[in-house]
Amino acid sequence: MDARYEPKVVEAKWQARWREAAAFRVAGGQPGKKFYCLEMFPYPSGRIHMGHVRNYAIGDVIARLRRRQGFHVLHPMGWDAFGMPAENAAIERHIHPAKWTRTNIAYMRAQLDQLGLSIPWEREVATCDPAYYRWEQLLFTQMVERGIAYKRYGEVNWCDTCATVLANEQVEEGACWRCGKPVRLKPLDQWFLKITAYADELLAGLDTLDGWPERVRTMQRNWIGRSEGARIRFPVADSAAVIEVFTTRPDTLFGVTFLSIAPEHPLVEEITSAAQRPAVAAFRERLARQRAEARPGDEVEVEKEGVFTGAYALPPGGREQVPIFVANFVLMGYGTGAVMAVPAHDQRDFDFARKYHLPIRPVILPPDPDHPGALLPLDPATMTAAYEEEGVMAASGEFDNLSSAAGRQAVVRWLAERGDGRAEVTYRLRDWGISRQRYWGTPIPVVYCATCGMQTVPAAELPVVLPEDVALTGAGGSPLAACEGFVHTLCPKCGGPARRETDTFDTFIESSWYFLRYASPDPRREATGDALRFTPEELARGPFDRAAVDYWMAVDQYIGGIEHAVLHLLYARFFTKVLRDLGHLGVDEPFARLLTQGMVCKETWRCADHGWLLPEEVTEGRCVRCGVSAERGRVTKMSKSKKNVVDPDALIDRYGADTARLFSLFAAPPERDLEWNEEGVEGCYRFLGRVWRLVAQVVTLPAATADTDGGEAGRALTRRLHQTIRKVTRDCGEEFHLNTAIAAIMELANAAQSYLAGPAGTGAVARPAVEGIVHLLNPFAPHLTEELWAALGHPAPLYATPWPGFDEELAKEETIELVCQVNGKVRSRLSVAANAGQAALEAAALADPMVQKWLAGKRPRKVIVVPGRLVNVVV
RNA sequence: GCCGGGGUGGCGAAAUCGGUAGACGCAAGGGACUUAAAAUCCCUCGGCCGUCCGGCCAUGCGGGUUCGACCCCCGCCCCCGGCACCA
Repeated sequence: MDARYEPKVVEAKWQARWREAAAFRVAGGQPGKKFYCLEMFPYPSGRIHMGHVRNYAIGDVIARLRRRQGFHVLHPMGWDAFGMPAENAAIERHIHPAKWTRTNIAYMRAQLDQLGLSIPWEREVATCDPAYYRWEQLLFTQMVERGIAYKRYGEVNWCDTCATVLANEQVEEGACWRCGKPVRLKPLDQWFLKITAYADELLAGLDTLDGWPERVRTMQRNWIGRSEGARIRFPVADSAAVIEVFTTRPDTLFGVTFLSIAPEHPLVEEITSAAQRPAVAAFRERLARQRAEARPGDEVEVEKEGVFTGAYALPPGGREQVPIFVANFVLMGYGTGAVMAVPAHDQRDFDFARKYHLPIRPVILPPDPDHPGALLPLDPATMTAAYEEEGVMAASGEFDNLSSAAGRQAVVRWLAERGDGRAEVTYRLRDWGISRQRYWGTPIPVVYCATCGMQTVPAAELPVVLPEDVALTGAGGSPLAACEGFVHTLCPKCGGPARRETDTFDTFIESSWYFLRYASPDPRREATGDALRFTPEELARGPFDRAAVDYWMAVDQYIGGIEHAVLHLLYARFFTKVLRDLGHLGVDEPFARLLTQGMVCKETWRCADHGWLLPEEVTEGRCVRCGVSAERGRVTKMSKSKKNVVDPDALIDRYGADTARLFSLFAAPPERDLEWNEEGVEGCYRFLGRVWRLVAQVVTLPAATADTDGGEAGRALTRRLHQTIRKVTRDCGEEFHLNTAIAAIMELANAAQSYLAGPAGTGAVARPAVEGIVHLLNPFAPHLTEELWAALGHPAPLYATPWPGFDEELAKEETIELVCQVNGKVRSRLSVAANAGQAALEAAALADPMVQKWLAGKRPRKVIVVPGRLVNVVV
């Protein structure tokens, strides 16, 4: 073998071998254990970035390990290929989105191959293929039939920059998740998916997802925002109008002293008195103006304000009427857009009541902490804050003395009997708006006929293929609307002239089911033109081969960024449940375990005059252009704008993929942020070189001769080998402590190196140890280890060789270091036999001179013995 | 404000059914090899005191429980992320 480690040569060689051997091809349905390992598929932006490297390195280690542990492993890859950047490239550089996307995919696929990922490429998916989205269109028509997809006119989130609608999940702090520009509301006729129909199941399912990080589950719970309460009717005095409110605290009903309604509430016009009309109109106009001018990130903590409508509401139970206010803090988009105000028990209502001198009426009394069973009085005149906790009802007529919990039920029952209200559950979650006024996406398969109205495109006429010859100007509006040949069509029902829907799907739809397509590839995924029309057999079978999907699903390990905690991960869960209910698959949840990997970060440099600086623009802490000292910025996520990115191509060119993989797994645990630093990469490269030389040395040693155990040093190395196999196998098991697994392999390599440098080093012991290193390192550095495995004389490739086992007996320590404490402080350490009994440990510790010294003749009061660990003598 | 995660050497990090704090790596210092450099190899490396043996301090801060606390409990501070007038 070569004396020097040349990653370029080695990596090219093994990548070619794997390709020729179709090494990672996998069939479904075989007996035995299956493992579906999936990383979130990339958007084909042009080049991979370090975040991809880390994501796919983590997944590849898991896939390679599981494969060698005897699982049938599915570890596929594809492309989230529809989206805006392709369209923007078309507008700016006059490249067709399809061509731009295809070129990017080809380049990025080569990059992923260079990383040595163990991917069965024959299952590759590109969501912009009509063969992919034709099924999506068919599924959509099935959803329309079931009422899961529907069209509705209403206010939707609109991003001017992206010239399209956004779903609620895609608005972050009032700004577009993609471009960061402010989002405004715009009334439009749009398609929605009824995700709210699955709100309870999506919520309950979170409790079953033990393999998910708690924070992702919490984020989804918060997003769904389920709250139980009651809907209560408040008739308006001297009017036919009825204001309905939602409250989670029906037990405070008798403390209502006014109502607050949202400025946009549809009943505002109707109930406002003539005298108050100008004031209400002025208030609403001022608010509308303020909201239009508000920038994202503006302080939302505005003061509570309101205006009296001149109208009064009649609370249930014939109590005196209460005034109705229009208030700035009431949201039209939540509950009913109106709230019953209980200032004694809600801080917002309290603030409002104090400001406008409205009465405060305590109806829930707090328990007295000093006298169990007793209650504390609340005095409206002296209260400084609302009492929002639970307590005991008072001043509530027949409900007095009930606890809050019992009172809630009793009041709701009472309301329901009288027809004044009922129990209700509301959600923060809204239905998913899926229409997008963009070109590069899946056409929504619907036509509009003047005679027959809206029609979904029948299966026999699918797919509706995205036309290629469309002028992309960026002028706004759906580009497809300007494509006459596309728009004009015939009604599938009456055959008369009709117009096609010109919006396309939100691209989050494609990523909501791609993992199912991997599990059951479309046999005609290469087809084009008329060959794409559904055959009767295909329609009978449905989108998937049920056996294949049932075999592989659910994904055993999903890996990706935390940024999709609510977006993609919620949509995919929803889609899975819908497809299950449509009869296409049998699982309830798509992803059994989820690993959210941390970001790849790097230090930044900044010059007062020249802004962000590249590393090479800084020498000795100074900006190379102006010579003025540059400021070391924070360590932040790699981004082009901050000039702190590392290009994977350059990295691989210099160190090789194995080093790139190793460092991105070694520098931090997978779920935590990783700080990139060049010296650390060097360290990993040096380590791989050391392993190379270790093998080079071992292959020159005479083959194992006698059955020697190598004496003391040899047994120690063998012990370390078995301990390391045990540790690496465990660390890479369920929790994926890949960084400590690598550290353990490094320790074994250090031990092997020391052993070989020592006087007694023999091949008989060193060789198995070094082979062990090659074995254990294989998932992390697949190319290097294949080369070394071959050099060690093994003809069969390592990727197909079973993962090594370990011998508990050989892993056992002969002696341990016994820590001797006096009064809890370490005073001595002794080497004792590992199997020594408690009495022997105690005797050894007490006999130790240092222990004797610290005892200073005093009699031990107590001796604590922890077998295998320590003895603590207490005086 | 609420929820989640975190705070350990010069740096990235280890170690949590409570039992040797700092594995592994980086940086730094010293040495070997070399005409020299690179590469490689060896040694030192939390702070303070001490001649070695050793001692004291140290896991964000302050208390507590315990023979013993990075770990458990109580009260705080700071950082990161998510949500945020959700009735």
